[in-house]
Amino acid sequence: MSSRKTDGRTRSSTTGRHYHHGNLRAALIVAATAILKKNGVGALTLRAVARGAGVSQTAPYRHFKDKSELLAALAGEGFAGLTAAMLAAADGIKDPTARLRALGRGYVIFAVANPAYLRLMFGPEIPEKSAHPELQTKADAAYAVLSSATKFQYESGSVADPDLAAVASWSLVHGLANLLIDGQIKPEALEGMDIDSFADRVISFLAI
Amino acid sequence: MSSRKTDGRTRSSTTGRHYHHGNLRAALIVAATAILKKNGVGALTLRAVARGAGVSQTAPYRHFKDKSELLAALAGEGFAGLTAAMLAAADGIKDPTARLRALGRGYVIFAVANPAYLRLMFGPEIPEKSAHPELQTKADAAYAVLSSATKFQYESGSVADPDLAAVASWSLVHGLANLLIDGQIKPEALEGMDIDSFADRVISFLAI
DNA sequence: TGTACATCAGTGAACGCGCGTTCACTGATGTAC
DNA sequence: TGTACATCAGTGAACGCGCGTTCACTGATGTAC
Repeated sequence: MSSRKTDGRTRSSTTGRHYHHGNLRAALIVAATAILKKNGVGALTLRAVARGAGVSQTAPYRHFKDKSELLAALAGEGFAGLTAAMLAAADGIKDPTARLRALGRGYVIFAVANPAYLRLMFGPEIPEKSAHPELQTKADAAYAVLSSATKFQYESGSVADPDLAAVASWSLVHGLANLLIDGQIKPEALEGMDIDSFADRVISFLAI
Repeated sequence: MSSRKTDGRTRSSTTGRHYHHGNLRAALIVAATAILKKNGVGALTLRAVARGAGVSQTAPYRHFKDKSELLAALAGEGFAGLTAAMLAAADGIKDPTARLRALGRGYVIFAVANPAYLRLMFGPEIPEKSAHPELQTKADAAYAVLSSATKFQYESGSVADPDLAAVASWSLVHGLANLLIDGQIKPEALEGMDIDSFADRVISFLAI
């Protein structure tokens, strides 16, 4: 709890401080994540986040200009998590097409585990990603995971148009993910499979 | 404007009456659609709908039990529109695979023309479709358009598992539609194509 | 080391707002006799 | 045909609520001398 003056100067403006709370910014993100998971994006109010962090409702304004800035930070976390989930699912898989399929599986798994995150990341709550450079960067990074995989396919000769392949793959897994989290795919369609296996079947059916 | 007593008895409880307004229920749906198109699902409040129909804010309660019932009716209109758009795009196309692709094109075209509708139809505003039987019926009807097309493919021997084909096709067009309306697909990716052509390219790339 | 001062993360009260919904009502329309 | 009555779609005021945000403030922490 002592002053950490030594590294204070080298930290970016987005990292926490240690005056009163310790690191309220991070605590607010944690609280917001909990609300998002538990009650969905509709319950995500600045006041509820402050409450969740055990702090007055005006405290968040020390760390976020307004609500949209907090939402953007949160969505950024979401894209980072999506990227991580894809990479984890494809870990060690070298064959280009098998890798792309594994990334897709990771995409669906993340979505099903974090439905409210997906809605926030892609929904209308954040009308313009470009207004939040860090968010845009993280979103681009997630897409780059997919598009670099189709580029591998292209280089190995298994695909003619890597950009088109990336958009098509993304559409497929994004659609499957959304239909699952919106409850559109009837449970019996899964025929007892877990999400992982079901996603694999759907992806394998269409993927080249 | 005179009393239309003659057909009054044969109309279902969901059709309008003719006492004061003429047909306020229909007018409310129209007003709600306008708000949805113009300002999105977040602006869709019961009071705004009443305002749009030029009626007091309590008048809608004569026609809808509560807000969720109006949303369900509206989403039902959306699914009917989606069904119509798919059928229109595939009109006259007999070859099973060509037909499925055309249906998919229709799906994407509807979504891009009615983004807020799609969000309402699939979003969290209506947590349980099954709580609104008419809505469920219309949603099922839209899906049946796709699944009957893959059944045709199956019968013509071009596909081995029609149910899986339906889910996969749905995922593909649903994902593409959502990415487009959420602004995730960069304009330059379209390479000057209109939505119709672009959707066709993406669908053709993956569809069997 | 001690003291005066500056900084700034948090507080608590208050603002104006729009929401969904309830309530008692009004008055036009429909109907029985 | 005329009249008394029943029905019911719409009104207008009001409710309690939670929201994002502003404001003047407090008090802990950091810093210059």
